Amino acid sequence: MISKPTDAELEILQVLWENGPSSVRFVNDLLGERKEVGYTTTLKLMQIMHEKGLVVRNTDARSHIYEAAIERDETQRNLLGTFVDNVFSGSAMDLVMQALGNHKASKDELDQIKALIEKMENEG
Amino acid sequence: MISKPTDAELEILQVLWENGPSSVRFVNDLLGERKEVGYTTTLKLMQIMHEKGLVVRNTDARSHIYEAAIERDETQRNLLGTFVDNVFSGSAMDLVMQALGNHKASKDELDQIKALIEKMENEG
DNA sequence: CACTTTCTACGAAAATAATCGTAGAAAAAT
DNA sequence: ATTTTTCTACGATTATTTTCGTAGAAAGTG
Repeated sequence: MISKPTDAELEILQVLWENGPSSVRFVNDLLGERKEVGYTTTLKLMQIMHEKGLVVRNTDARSHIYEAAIERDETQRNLLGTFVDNVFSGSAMDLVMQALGNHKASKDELDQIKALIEKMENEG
Repeated sequence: MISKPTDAELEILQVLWENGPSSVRFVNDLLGERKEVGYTTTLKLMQIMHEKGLVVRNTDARSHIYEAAIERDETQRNLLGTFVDNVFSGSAMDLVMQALGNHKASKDELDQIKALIEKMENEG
């Protein structure tokens, strides 16, 4: 069983998911745009993630290339599950209502949701 | 500014939100139904939460009575915000779609959501 | 009145997460 | 060829969160 990524690990995973296989340098530069992070901090984190099996890496070149080893969707689903449990006492609907009510959604977004709801109604 | 509750603190807050003002004993008993927790562990946590301002307490009786000092809705909203940022790169709609798609919703729940969407469409 | 249980307070330890410094090898630059 | 930059590895430190042990006061019990 693969352990859940921590917050810092998640930031790195986001970069890998969005940019594909990347070097530590590349990841660190991207993170650095939003906040100060030491290079070795990022390196260490990515090494730990490798030990945990959260990423795989290619060590052929001197600069190792890391790649996410877990899927974005599935990870989001897992984290969402425990989040709903912790914060919304397990009620996914409470969360949806809160997220919707909280958010200024565009017409397109609302249409998307309506389409999904209709699909669910027809199936279920 | 009141700090964000940690996971363990959140578990305690859930109890307080759902049951109203409670003693440490009561909270600990409830938590104990789901997992082993030492009494002094819960006590210490609640004392810390008091220092942080997450709860208020009445110390008239020997057994102190604790009460949530932050609102459930607002807390959920705050936590949801950072969660969306961390896990869904800030896209609340991605989260909603994921949560909806993931969950077997009843007709009532779907109706509720549709009503909310229509309300949003009319207002926005 | 002894004896046991139930509290709080407090400090410290254990567990987890995040940050960083240094060393040494490899590559690049001058 | 020497110097500078760029990398990995590794250990140590710091910060945060969680857990627990002990002491002593208060309340309950026989």
